Amino acid sequence: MTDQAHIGNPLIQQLSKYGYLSDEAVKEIDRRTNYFLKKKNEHFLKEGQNLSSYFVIAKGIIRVYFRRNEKEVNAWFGEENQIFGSILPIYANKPSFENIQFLEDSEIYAISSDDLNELYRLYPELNLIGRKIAEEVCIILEERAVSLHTESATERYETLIKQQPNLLNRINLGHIASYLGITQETLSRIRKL
Amino acid sequence: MTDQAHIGNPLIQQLSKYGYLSDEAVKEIDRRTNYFLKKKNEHFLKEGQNLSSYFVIAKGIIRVYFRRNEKEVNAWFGEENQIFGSILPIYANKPSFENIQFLEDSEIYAISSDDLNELYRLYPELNLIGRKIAEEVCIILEERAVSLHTESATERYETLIKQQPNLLNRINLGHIASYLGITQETLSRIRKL
DNA sequence: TGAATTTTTTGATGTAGATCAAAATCAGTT
DNA sequence: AACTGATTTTGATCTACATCAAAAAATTCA
Repeated sequence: MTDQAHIGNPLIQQLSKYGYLSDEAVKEIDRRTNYFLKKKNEHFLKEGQNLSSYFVIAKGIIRVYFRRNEKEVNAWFGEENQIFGSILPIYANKPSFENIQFLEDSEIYAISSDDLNELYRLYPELNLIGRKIAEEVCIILEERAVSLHTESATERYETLIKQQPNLLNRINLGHIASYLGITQETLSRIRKL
Repeated sequence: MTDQAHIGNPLIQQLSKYGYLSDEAVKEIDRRTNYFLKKKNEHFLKEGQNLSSYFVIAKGIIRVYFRRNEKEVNAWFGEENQIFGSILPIYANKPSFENIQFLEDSEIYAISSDDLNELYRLYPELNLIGRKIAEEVCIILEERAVSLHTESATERYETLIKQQPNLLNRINLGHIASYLGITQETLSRIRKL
């Protein structure tokens, strides 16, 4: 880790949820972990870059959005103690169409794809963890697709607040409406019911 | 493989696209591969089961659907020479909410989750392949979510025929409309434009 | 504290796609 | 070829949500 002041690397904590990490692997991951302090509204990633990382938010909240017909569309929100990354750069080594922006002053711990791939080579045991993470992402994305495929706006709203109930306290309704694929006005009306 | 007549296991062909398979691993996978001949309209998997497999269609076509408000909704279609599976049973060991049905007389090669997990244990190298497959599934699911999130019915139709152009020759429009999240009537009107 | 800015709500109207009903076309079987 | 059932199209009407405009409420900050 670049800054020795940060004991207890949260990235390692998250990774070890998925499978066994040897002491050496832990040491190597820690050595390659970068710590960032970001202000509200700063970006971690902008579209077109394929600077890619897995990262964990120690404190703060992010939105991931992309541009479609001159508008920003929110793809998802990330809170503390989950592992994240932008799929296309990490999994396909292609530039991201997504942007990642902090919505509060935030602290994150990240490891770059290049370092990660090096670690997969050095510690093949990590492939199991990498597999489990990707499998979990599949489950989340499938749920999201089903929600968008079959639910009404009202149902999608209910699904969201069931999954991430504290989001409403941290993010404005415009951002949430965009995630749901509806306008701010419609969301306001849904909430009045 | 249960039936020695089937030389050149297509499951192994597909798996080896993602990474290196040792000779022993190949032999063990082959030994655990099951071959099925299925008639049109038969099911491979019904909701509630967690009989789970990765499988490859050697010949034929499938639809994967689930029930929502008394109706069947098509989640996706599978054609020859891709590797498939139902996410929830394989990745979370939970019963499927999906059904898998053959839309033509079909031949498939499958390996069960239990055998697969055993093989992950015996040949850890397989975790890399498993990781790559799950990562590819993530990319496909993310694309699908973006399409459902931001595209009009017409755009979703165009996206589908770009991705699976021969689907139109093999599957009726009712099934395609259901995949797109619109009614058959609306699809008919879109196609007249 | 109050002016400026951002966020949320309310109202009037427009539209993509749904629903219901029925006709037309196609495919399979004898 | 003709009967049967499935698939696709067409038409009339309805509805969920969008758009545009503006007011109201909340938040930020000098």
